[in-house]
Amino acid sequence: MVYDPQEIELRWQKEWSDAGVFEAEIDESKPKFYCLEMFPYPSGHMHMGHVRNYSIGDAMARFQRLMGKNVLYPMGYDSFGMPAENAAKKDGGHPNDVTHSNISSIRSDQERMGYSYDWRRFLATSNVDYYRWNQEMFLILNESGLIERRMAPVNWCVDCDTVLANEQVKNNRCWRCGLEVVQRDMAQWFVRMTEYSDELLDELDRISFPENVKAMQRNWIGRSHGAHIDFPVIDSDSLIGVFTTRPDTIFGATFVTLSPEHPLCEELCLGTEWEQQWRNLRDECAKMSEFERINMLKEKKGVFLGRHAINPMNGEKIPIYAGNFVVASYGTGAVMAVPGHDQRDFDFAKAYNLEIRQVLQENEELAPTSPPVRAFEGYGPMINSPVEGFDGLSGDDAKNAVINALEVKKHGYGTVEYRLKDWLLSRQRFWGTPIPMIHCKSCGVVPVPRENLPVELPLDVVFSEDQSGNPLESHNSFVQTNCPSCGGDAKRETDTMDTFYDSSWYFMRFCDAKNETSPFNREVVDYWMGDGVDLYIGGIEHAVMHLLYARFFTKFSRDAGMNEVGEPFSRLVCQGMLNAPAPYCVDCNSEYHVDNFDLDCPSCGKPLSRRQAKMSKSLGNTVSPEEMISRFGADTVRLFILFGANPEAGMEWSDSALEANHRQMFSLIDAVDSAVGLSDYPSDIDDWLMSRMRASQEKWIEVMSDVSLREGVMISHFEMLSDWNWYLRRGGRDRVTAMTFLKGWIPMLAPATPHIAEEFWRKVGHADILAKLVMPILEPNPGDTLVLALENFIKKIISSGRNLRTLAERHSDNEITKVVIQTSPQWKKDLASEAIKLHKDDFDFKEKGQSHVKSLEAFKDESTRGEVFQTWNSITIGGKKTRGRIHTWLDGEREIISKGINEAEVIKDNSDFIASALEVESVEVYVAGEGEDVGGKSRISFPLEPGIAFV
RNA sequence: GCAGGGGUACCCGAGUUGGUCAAAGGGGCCGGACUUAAGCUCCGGUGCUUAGUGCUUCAUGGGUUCGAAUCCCAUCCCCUGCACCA
Repeated sequence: MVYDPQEIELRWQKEWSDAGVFEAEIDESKPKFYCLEMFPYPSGHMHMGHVRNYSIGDAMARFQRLMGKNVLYPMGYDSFGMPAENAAKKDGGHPNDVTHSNISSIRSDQERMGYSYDWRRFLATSNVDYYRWNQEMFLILNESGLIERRMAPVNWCVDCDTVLANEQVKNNRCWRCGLEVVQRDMAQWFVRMTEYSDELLDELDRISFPENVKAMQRNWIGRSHGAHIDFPVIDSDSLIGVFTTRPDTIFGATFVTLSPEHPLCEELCLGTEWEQQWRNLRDECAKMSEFERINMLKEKKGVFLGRHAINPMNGEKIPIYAGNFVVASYGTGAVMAVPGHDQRDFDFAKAYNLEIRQVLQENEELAPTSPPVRAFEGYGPMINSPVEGFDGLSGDDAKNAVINALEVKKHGYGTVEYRLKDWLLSRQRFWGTPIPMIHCKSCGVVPVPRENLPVELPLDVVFSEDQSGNPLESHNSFVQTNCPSCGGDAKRETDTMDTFYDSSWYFMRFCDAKNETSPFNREVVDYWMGDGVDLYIGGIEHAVMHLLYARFFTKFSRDAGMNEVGEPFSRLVCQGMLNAPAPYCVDCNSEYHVDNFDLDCPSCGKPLSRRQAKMSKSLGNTVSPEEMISRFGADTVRLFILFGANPEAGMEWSDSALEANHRQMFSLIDAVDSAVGLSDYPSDIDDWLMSRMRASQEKWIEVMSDVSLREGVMISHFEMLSDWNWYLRRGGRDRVTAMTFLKGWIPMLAPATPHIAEEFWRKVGHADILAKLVMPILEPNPGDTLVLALENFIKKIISSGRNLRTLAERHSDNEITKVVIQTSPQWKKDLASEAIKLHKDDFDFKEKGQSHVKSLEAFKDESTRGEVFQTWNSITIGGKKTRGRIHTWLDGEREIISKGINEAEVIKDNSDFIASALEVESVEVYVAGEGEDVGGKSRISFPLEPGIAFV
């Protein structure tokens, strides 16, 4: 067969599409399987990361169809967002145009790969038929009390001219452009996601996410249990509320520290001699760069604010400081400082000469008099408590005792704090979903009534480079409207939504993508989303934000009665990184652009070596999918991607491996070619091939079900091919056997290489499309283990024979022409079957083996007694490093022995093959003792391990 | 610093409920068959040693065990995330 992947692949893609084989509808008679990939932002072309993501998903979708599942496998685009807006600005167009041309380009790339999407469910979040449901969801959120508008200091990126969410700020820099972020106070829209903090955290224990994702989410939610304690300020009505996880150290608090941004700071020191240094500290902290911050971490800095507070537990007067290490946004932005038991407070106290007091005992031996050199941060019994009833308590008892006392005195209470913040939803950008709210002078903020949705983005906006701010603000016909409640003049909200909002429920919309009356129908979503999306595949970069928002959305919509399920994704697979070689300097520990291959390090001048680095534009080590497809075809690229590494592992790009996978395609084609056109010619090896096929299929289904695609491909595209070649080599050439084998094998080729599999399927005479097939699951045959074991026996003889032959050549003066095989004598086999019988009943060979062998018939002959004993031992006990054979024989091997199968006969039946494999003219075989003991090998002969001599 | 994941032969990579493990599979390399030749395909070899034995190997050093790549302890190194979170 001539292999022209370009022709074959396009042809089958058209057939699939014409037949609509991937279109899924609800079918209660089948188990459903919802296979989903994180939908892409349409940025021009598909890159290799996409190829990997979708090749994994498509293989699983196709596999599950073969397994008879009703598979939902949709694709759409997360098409709102800044790149389109920026591109429009640059070229003076509209983001809508840019977006649509990008979508059609990436879609055609995906189609060229042959992914089996149900394209009828296509959606793009920037299309009004999607985002109008964003607005509807927003109204529902609002009605559920989960929307809030409040002033907030926001992270502002001057360059991108936008607000950034906390999680879009990395080390005080914009995640997109890297510019330093500044703070600005604005009225903002929030989604009160923190209402669900506990459920989002607790349910992590029950869902099948990778450990690192769970860890990141736990970390992000950051729940900690502790106490809120109010410290009254002396000569003031103000209270300093602090949050602590260590109320058991309350008596060790020797000062209070506020974050420099804390509103109380100014109040306390205003107009005093302390004011200026506080202002200095605050300003310094506000504009610290990432680099400075990291250095600052080492040095605790602070200023006294000139005032004191009262420790409510012991009435003690303690100074109030502002400190650079207190985080304004966590807890209350104020801490009680316990230098004896917190290292940061300890460092601070050392620097400012404050009292360090130990109120927990570290261990009994340690003399409490010696001045401490560090804080003891562990738990221990309370000591030195100035109030009765606390000394001696430790851990949770101590904490609870303090919390109880605080609650009695009404100076505090036990509480829980979270690191998770409400979701800042609003963006001052054009290319997003307009927030459906109206500002009326008399009625305030009024939601847009449902019947007036959608609030559409105007298409008559012209973008240009020098433009700043949100073009919606200056678009009069958009802004000017009437108040829905009083009818008076009003203005539309011009903020749009964070694009993470769009991707927070798209998986439910996919279930019912064409619904024109609601975001989705409940029954439809309950069917497809039952137990969540069955397999969700995407990048680790969405571990926190997207996945957390999506989990939140599913819970909120569940509570709003829209769906049953509370966790959207039951199994998450995060595909590993794609790496490719890049120039690397060992000394500087840095990677350079591929232009520097074989040059010297640009910074230190030493010769560059190379190493694998994440594929990236900046290193230039990317590989173009289009180029690879045009050279090798989609099937080869898919095979390489799936066989190169398991989905979650990192993967190295290798041109030679890709070429090798392409050659593998030729091997497969050759194999199928050799199978068609055979005639009826049954032989003994037919059974073996059938047994192998059954075993392979069983194993394949097992590993594929577990998304171990690499192992699956190894079976379907490598092992089964080797089996076929072995079959041919062993003289197999039966038409019926070959056809049965192909019928079982070809479907297994489809998940990874669907086009060539279809081609094969048609070639062996099936008129129907393979993609429609539900694969018949083969029942294992009771004789399989024996058949496989017998063939294995031959293989082992050949492999040890080959090894021995090279050794024999050194010892032989003459040309080797013959192999003499002496199989195990009957008495050894008898010992072996005896041991197998005993082993089945858990006989204790160590304890009773010796006395047992002495009772056996074979032991009676004194001349062979020693040999019998030795054989018995190697069967049952084994030597120092090897266990007795009884433990290592496989089921089939035990069967050969206990059924008394004649090894010599088996070898004789295959002697031609053995002779050719061992490159000898003839094979002589007999049971040891029944012929000449050539080379003294009869002693070595053992059940299943005959003595082999070359002469 | 904290958390998660790792370190396996020339390279990638499987194997981690202890024995069937000198360790799957692939790449590369070497050799053979086929072919006029190339390509493609097929077969074999790829730690050292040896008529089937023995030795040294799974980051390093200890330990448990009759027996460890696999279990325990310590150390070193790499990746990823969070980072003064009270």
